[in-house]
Amino acid sequence: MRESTVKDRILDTASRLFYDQGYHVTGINQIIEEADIARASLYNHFPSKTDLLLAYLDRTHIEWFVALDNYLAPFATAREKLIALFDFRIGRQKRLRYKGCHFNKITAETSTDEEVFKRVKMHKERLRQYIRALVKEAGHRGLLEDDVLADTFLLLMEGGIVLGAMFRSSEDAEKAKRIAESLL
Amino acid sequence: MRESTVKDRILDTASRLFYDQGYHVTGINQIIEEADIARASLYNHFPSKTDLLLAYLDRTHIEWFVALDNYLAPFATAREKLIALFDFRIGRQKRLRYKGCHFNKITAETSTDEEVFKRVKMHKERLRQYIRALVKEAGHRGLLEDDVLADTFLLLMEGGIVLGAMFRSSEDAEKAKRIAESLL
DNA sequence: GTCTATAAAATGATAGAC
DNA sequence: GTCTATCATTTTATAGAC
Repeated sequence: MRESTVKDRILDTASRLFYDQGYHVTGINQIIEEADIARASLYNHFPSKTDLLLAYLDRTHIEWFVALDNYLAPFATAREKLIALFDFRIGRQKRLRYKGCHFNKITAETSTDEEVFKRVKMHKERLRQYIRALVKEAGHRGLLEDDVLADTFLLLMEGGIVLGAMFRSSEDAEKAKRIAESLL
Repeated sequence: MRESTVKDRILDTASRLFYDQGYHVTGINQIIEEADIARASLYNHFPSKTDLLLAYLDRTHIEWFVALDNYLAPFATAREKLIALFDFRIGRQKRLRYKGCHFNKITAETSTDEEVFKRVKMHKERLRQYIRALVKEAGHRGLLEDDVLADTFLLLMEGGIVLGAMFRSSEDAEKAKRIAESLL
């Protein structure tokens, strides 16, 4: 535990700044200053700023689904879990001050790095499958086919988060939730 | 016409780079080089890089709705226009190589500038009202209330575009269109 | 492994000639 | 209004002492 605290402090600080301010606008200088570590310590643990970015994305992906599993655990049925998934994202949206999805943010900032894209796709594809499994298990009014309904939920959800970032409000995500309920 | 070509070339080049690469990653140096103008000419027309960004957003907003009006003009009914609105965005998405919404991109890169936020909100709010007016005029199956249906369309649309940027595909926007059709 | 000091390049912006 | 030359900072990254 003790010996890894420097590396952790670097990644914690970088993650916070990458998300709050943006990746390109965050300089190595600010990271080492706020993490209170030496310049060369950063490069000892992370060969380049890009490596630090990839580590941030990897950890965010893992933590995201762990947090989701924990959040959904108390709910008994797949139907309840599906609605709770909207609440999960609305809660995060508020806590993170409407800055939106980590993976959307980095996509919007990055044009060429395939390693970044790979991680973004993996994250969203896993969410898509997660929703599909829940819809399949839930059963519903049959208004739409299973996979179409799952896609609808994903579209509504992502739309709600991205509009939330632009309006700095959860209104659209709350609407998305209500619409999802009415389709289930 | 002639005397404004320098200013136009600056804004054209900056717009292209801001969108393709990102705002913060695009330097003044690259803009003046690719626009083939002198450093001080840029600062003569635009007092700062931020002013150039705001000019880019203002022009994009105007051009966006002009292009939309032109695209929808041939369609007779509000119902057709609503579906065509999805096609409009899908067409742009493909032409712009799946880089997503200009206003989402700058939101994801900007954390503090209120002048930027103001323009983003204005753009999306106008789209929201645009859709509402069409839904009101279209009439529909009554599955959802008018404004709820309009919000659903906006959510589906934005979800489709943002997923399109992350997967570099129009699949999700196409799905959004089909779902919208089934709700109309 | 962590540190200080420094390098080489790029950043946004300005001065002053024409 | 456009130009060249230059400014002070800041950028990512490395060298070498401890």
